[in-house]
Amino acid sequence: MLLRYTRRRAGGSLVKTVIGVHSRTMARDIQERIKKLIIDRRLAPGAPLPTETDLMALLGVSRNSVREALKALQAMGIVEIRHGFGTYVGPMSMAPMTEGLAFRTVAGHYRGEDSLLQLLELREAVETGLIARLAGQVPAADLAELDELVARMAAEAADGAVRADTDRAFHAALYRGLDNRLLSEVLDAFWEAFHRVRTDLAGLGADPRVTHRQHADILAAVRGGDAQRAEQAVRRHFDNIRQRLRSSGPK
Amino acid sequence: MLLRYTRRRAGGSLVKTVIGVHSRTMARDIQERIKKLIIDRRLAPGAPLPTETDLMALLGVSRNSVREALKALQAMGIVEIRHGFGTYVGPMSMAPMTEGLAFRTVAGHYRGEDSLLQLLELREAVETGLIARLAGQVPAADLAELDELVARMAAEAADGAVRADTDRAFHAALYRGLDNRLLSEVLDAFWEAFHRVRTDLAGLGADPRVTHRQHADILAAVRGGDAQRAEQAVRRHFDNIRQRLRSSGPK
DNA sequence: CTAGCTCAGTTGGTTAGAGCAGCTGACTCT
DNA sequence: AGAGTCAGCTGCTCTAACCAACTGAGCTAG
Repeated sequence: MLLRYTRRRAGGSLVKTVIGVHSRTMARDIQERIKKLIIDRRLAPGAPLPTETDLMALLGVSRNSVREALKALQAMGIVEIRHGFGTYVGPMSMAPMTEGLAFRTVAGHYRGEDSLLQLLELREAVETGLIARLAGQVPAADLAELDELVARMAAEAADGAVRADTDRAFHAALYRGLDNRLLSEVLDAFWEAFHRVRTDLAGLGADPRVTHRQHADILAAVRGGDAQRAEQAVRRHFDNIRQRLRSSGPK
Repeated sequence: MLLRYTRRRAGGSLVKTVIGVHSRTMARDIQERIKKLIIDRRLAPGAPLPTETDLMALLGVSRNSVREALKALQAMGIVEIRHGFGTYVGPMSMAPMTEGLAFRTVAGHYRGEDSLLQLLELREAVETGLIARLAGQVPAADLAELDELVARMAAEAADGAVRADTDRAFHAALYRGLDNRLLSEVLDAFWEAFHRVRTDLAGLGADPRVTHRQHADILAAVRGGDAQRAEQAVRRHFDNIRQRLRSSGPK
């Protein structure tokens, strides 16, 4: 693959040059080969991978190259490395996405973008879009769990602040009804990225009683099968968070 | 952080051991420090980072460790490395997520899971959830672009097959109206992951005329401001893809 | 017999130094 | 001026050695 670009000479004239984009780097190749190995051998998450020494022999490259490839795969959650123990197929969770999103948001924030708000609005767009289909469709078991979580919020609100875990569990339990594990993981990743960045940058601080009441509203609407009311309740919830974000403000 | 687990002794009795989960690895530390460097210096995507040699001196670690950290950051899209030129702040796009999702899906598929279907249903859930809010709200400029894309689909359908790019551009232009760059990127990442895995595993093959007509339906409904019809049109579109998936089948 | 310790062996982590490979910018030649 | 050359950056790969974490089996004391 070739790429064309111009550069300025000393005289001031422009010259076109063709440069290779290559990227045909060893570590990159090795990554692909290890991925292929996982697929070809049908290795499940948790299954052991060859040792670094074995991989050197198997792939015919040096230890450094093997390690660089493994580090990259580790960053993607594809492998898991345990010192003194071995290398294993990773959990393939959405954790790396959370990581990437969080960093992107923090970096953007410090450069003056409203990236945190954008992340919140991503969540709002997706969750309000999904809630309507959930109204009246939530399994009884999940409703019971949601009841318990709302009760816990009430108790925690009385103590001063709703725990982050409780909020997270509520959102997780709510969308579990859509019966798509991948979707649940993605939503949870969004939640965690937002939460991490928010506590890092803006400090927390919503009125816990408002938080409790809004979750109770969402649950009631969903249980009642009223799609429109459910959507409004979710939107109000996000409005509340947004307002808190704006007031604690661009710092 | 400590983790407890059991192991079986030769004699058959069980022993509890406490092992450190550590992960207090050098490369991991360095990753954090480089991230911090990007944030502290407010470096924008494309900005140059210190050379490997500079980083060695700056962080007081060996070259290998610096490189392993950079490889990991590269895998997350946080830095971009160009051989013989330098290291730069990466685009922070959703490309790594696409990569991870695609691999996860392929690996799951070969292990007998219906991961590709799950990915499709993730897209379906999110897109059908969003489309209602779009009905009647798409800017005129986007509508014009969508018209052109549908026309192009018609032309391509006559030639035998709708190009993947065209389909992708349609979905991108459609949700652009939600005015959230992050959301657009996420949806595009889902699209690309699905498309990559699908062509790899199942081969393509939808009836191009059906594809064209369904996109035209979606556009018409959105233009007409009919939220319910728009949602149905999107759902039908995904139903079609799902059917094709099932027929080309679990192989 | 059991609980607990020790230690050799395996596996990943880190460092160092050398040489290879790609790109730039200035210099030189025509 | 335009085109080719090359010194000097930058990242890439390899080798070799040693450090650090964990396992499993054997040993010791009770």
